Parts: sequence; structure tokens; C-alpha cells
Amino acid sequence: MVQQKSRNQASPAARSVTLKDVASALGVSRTTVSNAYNRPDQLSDELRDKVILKAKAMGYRGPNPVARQLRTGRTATVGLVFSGGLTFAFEDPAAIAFLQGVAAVCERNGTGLTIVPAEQESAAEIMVRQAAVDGYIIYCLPRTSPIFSRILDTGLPVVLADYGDFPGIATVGIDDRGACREATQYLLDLGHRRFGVIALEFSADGYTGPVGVERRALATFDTAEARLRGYEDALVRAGITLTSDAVEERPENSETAAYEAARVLLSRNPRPTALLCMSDRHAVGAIHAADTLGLKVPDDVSIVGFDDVPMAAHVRPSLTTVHQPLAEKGQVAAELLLAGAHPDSRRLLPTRLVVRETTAPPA
Amino acid sequence: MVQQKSRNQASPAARSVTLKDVASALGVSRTTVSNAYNRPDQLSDELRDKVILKAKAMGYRGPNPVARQLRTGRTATVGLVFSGGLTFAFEDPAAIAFLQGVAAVCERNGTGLTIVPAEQESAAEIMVRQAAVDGYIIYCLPRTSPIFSRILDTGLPVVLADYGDFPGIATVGIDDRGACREATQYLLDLGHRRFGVIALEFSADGYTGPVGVERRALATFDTAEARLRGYEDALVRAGITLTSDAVEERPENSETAAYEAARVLLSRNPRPTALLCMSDRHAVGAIHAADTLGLKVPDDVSIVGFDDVPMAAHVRPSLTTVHQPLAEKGQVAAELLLAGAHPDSRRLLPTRLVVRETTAPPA
DNA sequence: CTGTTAGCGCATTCAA
DNA sequence: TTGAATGCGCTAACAG
Repeated sequence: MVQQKSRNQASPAARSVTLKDVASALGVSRTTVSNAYNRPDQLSDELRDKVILKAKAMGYRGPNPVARQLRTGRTATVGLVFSGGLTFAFEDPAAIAFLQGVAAVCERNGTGLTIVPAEQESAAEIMVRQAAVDGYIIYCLPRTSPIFSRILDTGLPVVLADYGDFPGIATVGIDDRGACREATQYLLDLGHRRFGVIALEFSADGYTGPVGVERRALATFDTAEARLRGYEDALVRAGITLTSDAVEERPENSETAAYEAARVLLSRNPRPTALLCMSDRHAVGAIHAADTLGLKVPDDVSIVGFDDVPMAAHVRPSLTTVHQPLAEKGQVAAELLLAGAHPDSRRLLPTRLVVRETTAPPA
Repeated sequence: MVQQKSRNQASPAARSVTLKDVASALGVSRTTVSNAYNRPDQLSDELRDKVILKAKAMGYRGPNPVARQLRTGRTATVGLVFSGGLTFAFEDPAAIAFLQGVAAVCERNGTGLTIVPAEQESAAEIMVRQAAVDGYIIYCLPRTSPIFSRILDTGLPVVLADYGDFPGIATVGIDDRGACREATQYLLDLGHRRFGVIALEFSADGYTGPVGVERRALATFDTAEARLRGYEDALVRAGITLTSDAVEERPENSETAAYEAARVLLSRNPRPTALLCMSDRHAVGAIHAADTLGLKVPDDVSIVGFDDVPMAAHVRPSLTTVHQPLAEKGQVAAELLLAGAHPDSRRLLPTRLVVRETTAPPA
């Protein structure tokens, strides 16, 4: 039986040609072959061509990336961790825009991008263990997630996106609280006095319903808490109290979820004249709910979203919403990481209220 | 100056603790430490705990993934190559749905997913060289792209998505031609006789305008050509000829691009009573164009899309379109790859025409 | 249950 | 320009 010398290797794949093989077949040193690929200026064009040609003829596929990574200590790849599973991530326009920003920088930089799902914790832990990356960007992962500490354990540079603040780790985000304060103030200035809030999840436990102090105390997602505070800032200043049943939490960022929440809020008596939503998808669901309740937007109820995803401008009526630079957030996150993710890095990106058609003075 | 023994290593990062260090500090063998992490059943719980504890105390971060990859010959990561740049990819609902499918399978399988951008060819070649993956899924990359041959050169398993046919490589796709034939037949049955087509790109050169035989001869994207053929199949059978100026190619899959194309087509005399679009985004742009031209959809003009992305059901009027299982396509691609991407694998997924509100008999 | 041995494939000094 | 030597950090046979 024709058989190669048995190798101490697990992979059943046929042993392939290595740089060494090419070198010896050619009677040159390994260095020379390596240089032919990686440092063309270190040898004569003639020799280089000869090497490459021979390599091709022998079926050499070029330097093995893994071996190079081990040798150089760099993978030229960043890891991106999403919470809530990839299915969620790729359905959420905000997450996609963020991803797009990250990807753009990676692309420009010749850096790979590895997606690490954090849906099932067990799987995620394995992923983090086995992923060959030079650093991580963490998007929307609850502080309490075990993945979080796993990643920190790797000792690799980390950038956090959309975390209020995290001493000792680089972060990028927006002033959620200020943005929401501004949006609410706008509604107050229009004359609104009765408000309802459709909130994103405070904690990754699937809770659905009104949000009271106990609920907020347990918050592991900074975003929801910061935004709610922003709403309150403005309301309190106007002498208005937001009762817990004026705030409906919906863990899922979908139109459907918000639809139901809006129906709950709009059925209260007295009915709120304005709905503050923590995402545009929620806002769209709220518009739909108002519609089916026979309420006109914005005449009977004003609605404000958050994010300013492309859809916000396209729905009818078009959405008044807080614009945040989602793709840019991704870009900055990637840039920060590529620059080493200095622990003191803190980038706050600007937001602005975009007034469109879903807001008006109350009837 | 306190200085470690100089190391033959490029990375300026501080040398970190290795498995070997832990082993010697503990007076056990490297195997034992390795086993403590990878094969808990190979040593006593007691010893294992001792090892892990000591490792932690020493600041050992666990087995280095790259070293493991080199050693095992597996990276447990698949590469996903998109054409047209990531910015495009993450903006295109169809691409995202595909990605979602791929990601879901990877997640389930504990496999990483590395996105390889193929926007700039030079950068992409570098990426392919340096990416540590066990195989590639190629989505929408023109046959003529140099990346294509680079990837084939790696000798790694490859699965092609949405390529008509490719001898010797595993593929997954749909029967574009048949699906379009069916959609067209439906319009014919409604009584339509004058058609316009808004086409996706035939070749990645940015060409915009009517599509004649010369243009089609150069096609490097199978999808556009197959779909156009499908339209023609049905038309020819009905004795109708599609002239080249009844087909407007728009390389960009956006509402805006289609809007313009539709204005061109709907300005022809006689005006087509039906528009066949190769994507839902194109169809939505066409609806918009009809609207601004004062034409009612579907009374004055029927419009058919392709893909059945979520938006298709939500726009008003809701879109009659060809449904294709986008996420499932991604799933199958990933499954095929994980199963070794046998060159003979060919999976054709079912499509179906979803009739909604944008089609009706001609006036 | 534990240790010994032998590389995985490469890039990088340093000397010639 | 080129080559020899070295080890990146780990895992899997295999033997004890």
C-alpha cells in the first residue's frame, strides 16, 4: 500500500505541500520561498518567478494563514459579539447599520471580521475560546452575560458599543439620556402633557409589561435605562410624573411587539397624547396600533421613534425620531479597536431630533 | 533595565503565560494542563481544579486558539464572501437574510463565521490569503472575479450560492428561470401583453441602461441572465418579443435606481401594462415611480417583484412577488460546506409566486 | 490517570 | 541576496 510516512496529525485531510517542500524541491532555503510570497523585494524577480511557478506546479497553496498567525502573533481579524443571537442581529436595522460600519473599517484596513454569536451561552463560550481574533467589539451584550467575562478573560483589546460607561474599557456610544430629554422637551413644547413609553428591554429575561422601580433596578442593558431617564428628566422638569403603567417594556424590537404595547398604552384613560418609543421599529408598530384604534397620527397621538433607520423616512406618516449615527458608531468602534482600544477611550457620538410627520400639538 | 530574554517574535505585546509555564509551575506535564482544558474526563476533578486555579492565578488565558488551530489543522470557522462590498451586502435585505441563514447554522454548529469583503480586489486577495478558515461560501461573486480563482486556489471546500451551475463545485440556488417564467405566465394569464423589465446587473461594471444581446452575452452574473430568460420563455410562448429597450438594467439594487428605470419604461409609447422586477427593492421603486407619474398600481400598471423580503408584505400596495427561501439558502449553503462541500452537491430550493396587491388585469 | 515525544507550517533573526 | 537555525503554543499518539 502506498502510504506516506505516518504523521502526528489529527486532520484526516491529505497532507498538502508546504513551503518547506517547495524549498527543497527547488534547492533553495525556506526563507527564500517565504520571501517570494511576503517580501518580493528581498529577492530577484527572476528567482521569485521561478519559485512561484514551481510552487504552483507542485500544488502549493501559498503560506498557511494559521501558521503565519502563530508565528507573527497577529490574526488580522476582529471579533464582533452580538447579543440575542444572530437571527435577531440580522433582523434589526440598527444592528445591521452598526455591523456595516464595523465592516467598512475592517475592509478598508484589510482586517477580517468574525461574527461571534452570543445566543446560547455555552456555545458562545466555546466560540470565544476558539476564535482567533486580535480583539473584540461587543455590541448590546448585557453586562451580566458570562460571555462578557470570558472575553475580558482573554486579555484581548475590547471596545464596547452602547454601554453607558465602563471603567477600564474603551467605549463608543451616544448620549441616550440627553437625546431622549431633548425629544421629550420637544413634545412638551408642543403642548403634550400625557405620555406613554414603549421601552426596549431592561434585562435579557424576556419580561414584558409595565416598568416600575423594581424592574429598573435590575437593568442590565444600559440603553433602556438611560433613555427612560432622559424622558423623565424633561418630564420631571415640567412637573409631570411617569407612572410605571405608562411604560411598557417589550424585549423584542419588532413592530408587532410594539403594536401590542401601543394598544395597551392607548387604551388607558385618560389616553396619552404622545408616545415615546425607544426604537423606530417600535414607533412603526405604534403607528399601526393607533391606526387600528381609529386614532390619527399625529392629530390624536404624536409618536417619536429612536435611531432614524432608513425606514423612518419612508413610512407614512414619516417618523419624527432621534437620529443617531449607527454606521459611524460601528466605524468608530472598529477604529478604536484597531488603534489598540486604549482603556480610556470614550467616544460619544452626536444625535439630533429629526422632526417629520408623526408629531404635532395635541388636539 | 529589567528585560526578558529577547524573543524571536514580531509582536510587541508582552509575552504572556503559556500552557507550558503553567505546567512547569505546577510540576505537571503540558498534556495534563491541556487536558484540564480540553478533556476534563482525562484527569481527576481534583487535579483539574488545581490546574485551572493555578492557571488563573498565573494569568494564563487558556489555550491559544491559533496554536490549537495549527496543531489540529482545523479552524472551526467558515468564510463568507460577498461581492459588491460589505456596505452593499448589509444594505440588501436578500443578502442579509442569506447571511442570517448561514449564521444560524454556524451558531448551532459552534463554527465561527468570518466575513470576507470582496469589494476591492487587491484587498480581497490579501484577505483570502490571510483568512484562517476551513472553507468558503461564495455569494454573488461574479464568475470572472479574481477572488474567485484565489479561493479555488486555496484548495479549501467551497459552496456557491446563486450560481446557475458550476461543474465541480457544490452549489445551492433556486430555479430562477422557472420562477420568472411562472410569474410572467401569471401576468399573461391576466391579459397583459406589453411588458417592461427592471433588471439586476448582468456584469459588475456599473452599466446602466437598456439590455441588448451584446450586453447579455457578457453576463457574469448568472442570476440576471437566468431571470431574464425566464421572463422570455413565457413571453415567447405567447408570441411576444421583449425588445432591448423594454429591459432596463440597474446595477444597484435600490429603490432609487429602480425608480428611475421605471420612469424610463413607463414613459414608453405604448406604455407597458406590467413591470417585471428582479428584486423587491426594484419593485418598490417602481411602485413609487408609477405613483409620481399618476399611474395607479395595479389598475394602470401591474408590478411583480422577486425575493419576497419582509418589506414586500408591508408596502402599500403589498407586492406580488416571487418568494424564495433566502435564509434557507444560507442554511443549506452552510450545511453543505460543513458536510464537506462535495463537488457534486447541487441543491435547488423551491420558489413560489405570492400574489398580493400589485397585480391585476390590464385596464 | 499522567508524562514523553514529536511536530503542525511558518517568519525572523543573524551571519554569510 | 541568500541560508541555517529557532521556536510561536499547542495537541495527540503512545507508553507508563
